[in-house]
Order: sequence, then structure tokens, then C-alpha cells
Amino acid sequence: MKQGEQTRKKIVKSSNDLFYQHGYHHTAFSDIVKATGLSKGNITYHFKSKEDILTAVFELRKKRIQKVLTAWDRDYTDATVRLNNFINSLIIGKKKLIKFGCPNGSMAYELGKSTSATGELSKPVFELIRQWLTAQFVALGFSTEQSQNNAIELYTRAQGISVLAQAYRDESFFEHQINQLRNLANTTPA
Amino acid sequence: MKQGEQTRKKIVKSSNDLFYQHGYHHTAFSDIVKATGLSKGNITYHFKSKEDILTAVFELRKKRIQKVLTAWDRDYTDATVRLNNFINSLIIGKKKLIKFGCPNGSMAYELGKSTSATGELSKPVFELIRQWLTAQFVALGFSTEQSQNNAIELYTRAQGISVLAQAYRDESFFEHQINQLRNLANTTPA
DNA sequence: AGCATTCTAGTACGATCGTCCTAATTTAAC
DNA sequence: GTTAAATTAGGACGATCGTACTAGAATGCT
Repeated sequence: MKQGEQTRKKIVKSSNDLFYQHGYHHTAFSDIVKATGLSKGNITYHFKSKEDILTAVFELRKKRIQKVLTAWDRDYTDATVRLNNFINSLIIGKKKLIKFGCPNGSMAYELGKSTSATGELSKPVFELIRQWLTAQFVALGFSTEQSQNNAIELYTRAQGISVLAQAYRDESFFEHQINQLRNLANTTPA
Repeated sequence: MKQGEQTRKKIVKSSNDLFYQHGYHHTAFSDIVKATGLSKGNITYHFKSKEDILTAVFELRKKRIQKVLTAWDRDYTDATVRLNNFINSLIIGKKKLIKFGCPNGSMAYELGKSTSATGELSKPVFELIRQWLTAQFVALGFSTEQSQNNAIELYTRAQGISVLAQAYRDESFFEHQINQLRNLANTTPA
């Protein structure tokens, strides 16, 4: 790997964390400088604007999520197990989810209020997960329409729980509510 | 009403809109100046800091919500009707909800990432609604625990739908999903 | 009326924002 | 080893941020 490639990745990785934990607008260039240990000029060399970093961050997120989902598809044949894996991952990441909310949901809310085109960036990430969830319900034997409904309900509830849990900063609330979602994951068509 | 009182209210009202539509951090003093038509000095006379405006905004929100909820309590004896009124209000406000998300949810996400104490401001507003919802299910005859669960499910789903709908900017999606919540509102204890 | 208080306007300030630009250094190619 | 390209460092820039401050206008009280 070329030298610059490493630097680029470091910038994107650090920025991803910062954007998630402090928000995009609230993250300054100087924060990225501090987090990466790189110089300001070095960063602007690789990304000519902050918005360019943002789009790279979303590319990273998509890649990461895609990787996890395809790994589950590969490792588990039972769709119920896969769905429960999804739910498990929320439980595992609860500390961060409570502190900062859903990375994609919170970012979508922030960027959606922006006038620029950045508001569209979250959509593909949502779609990635929504379609995967839908596919799992289809695999369970639900109709296309019912699968989509189930997927949406599961996903929106997870999103809503994240919002509330972050506002309340309540771990047990989060865990209890997320576990409720297993009822959805463990159903089969009538 | 004293002259300054009017000015104060104007500042808070305009700021409430701006904070909702553009976010707190993304709203500059100059934006409030523009929106109100007041001078900068006038605003800092009534509020010595931007954060002071923010707390006043939350007071306004609490008062407004309280007003609506007590009006429903007064005008409708049937809790099912009240709950449907709550859902109706989401449908009525769908245009804004899709464009900017839930005012409280989106603000909570933004402020929750802040290091300051502003992160706590959303909680009372959430509590106001959550407790009202719970009271409605209690009125329907559900147990305390079941009422709380129902209220939370209804509320988190509404929050999650707002997140997704704003990301997708899809009105029919929003309306359809919100209407699904009526199933919850129209249930009675087994 | 006169005076004190309340309110409004507008400028000034230091700090920080994101970006631009140049110079130095490292790396790669031949 | 020389040259060109890629990479890094850091200061300069204009713009804008939130707040402080002073001066003046409007209002209320006796």
C-alpha cells in the first residue's frame, strides 16, 4: 500500500469517529488534525474539502456494513439466526449507541437539515440494511410485502429506541427494548 | 404585556424554528437577527448567550406540548380517541416531519453529542409525551407495566419512522407507517 | 416636565472556522 | 545519483462565529 493511501484511510477512519461522536458540523478541521496527528496541510492534500471527507466516510460505512452483512449471509443459513445476529450487534454496541445514538440515524438527522446535497448521503446506508432485513424475512417465507413491512418495523423501532435511549442515557431501557425486537425476528409466516 | 416581553417571545419563537430547521449549532446569531428583524444588541440584551435562548426554546416547547395534551384530555373522554388524536397530529405535521424530522428527536440527537449540559434539555419533553401516552393506556385498562410498554413502543416507532422518513423524504412511507401505529392505539387489554 | 429605567442599535473584539498557498521533505523511477 | 512526483508541514487568508460594549431612543414613574 502506498504511503498516501495509509494517510487517507487514517483521515477517514478518524473523521468517521469524530463525525459520529460530535456531529459533522461540530467537528472542526483542527479536531481531525488532533485526532490523526497529521498536519493540516497533509489533510487538505488528500481531501480538498471537509465535504469530501464526509463522502469518504460514508463510503467507509457502506463498505463496513456490507462486509458484516455478507459475512452473516455466508456463516448462517437460518434467517432467524441472522436476524438475531443483527439484534445482537445492537446489544453489543449499546454503550456507544446510548452515548451517541445510531451513527447513521443521527448523521441523517443532522445532514438532512443541511441545504447541500449531503442530505442524500445517508440514504444508501439505510437502504443497505433495509434490503438485507427484507431479504431475511423473505427467506423466512414471508411475502414480499409482508417482508418489507417487517423489515421496516424492525428497523424503525431500532432507530426510535436509539433516539430515546440516547436522550435518557439508559442502558437497561435500551437493552430491554431491543430484546423486544426478537419477537419480530422469531416469527414465521402464518 | 411589556415591550421587552414581546421581543423576548419573538426571539424564542424564531429561534425555535431555526433550531428545528437548521439545527442548534448550525444556527448563527446572525440568522436569528435576520429572522426576527431585531438588532444583534437587542437579542443579547434579552439573552446573554445562545445557550440561554436554547433553554428558553425548550421551555416554549414544553409549554406548547403541555397545552395540546391537556386540551385533548379535556375535550375527549375516550383514551382511544386521544391516542388517535396524537397519531393524527403526526399525519397533520408530516410535511415538516419529513423535511426536518421530529423536533425533539433531532434536537436530542444533536445536543446529546455536545459535551455541555444542553444534552439534558430534551429529556423533560420526551417525558411529557411518554407519560401522557402511558396514562392513556392506563385509562384503557392496561396494567401499569403494559401501559408503559405500549407507550414506549408507540413513541419509539414514531421516532424511528421520523428518522427514516426524513432520510428517504417519502411522504407516503411516513403516512403509511404512522397509520400502522393505530393498531396499537386501538387495542384493549386481553 | 424631568429623571430613571428599560429597551434597542450597531460596532468592536478575539477566537475559530475551512481553505489556499508555498516550501520542505520523502519516495519512486531511471 | 539525479530528477520528477508524491507527500507532508505549517503559516496566511478572508469569513464568520458568539459575546462585550457603548451610545442613543423609547418608555414609565412621580
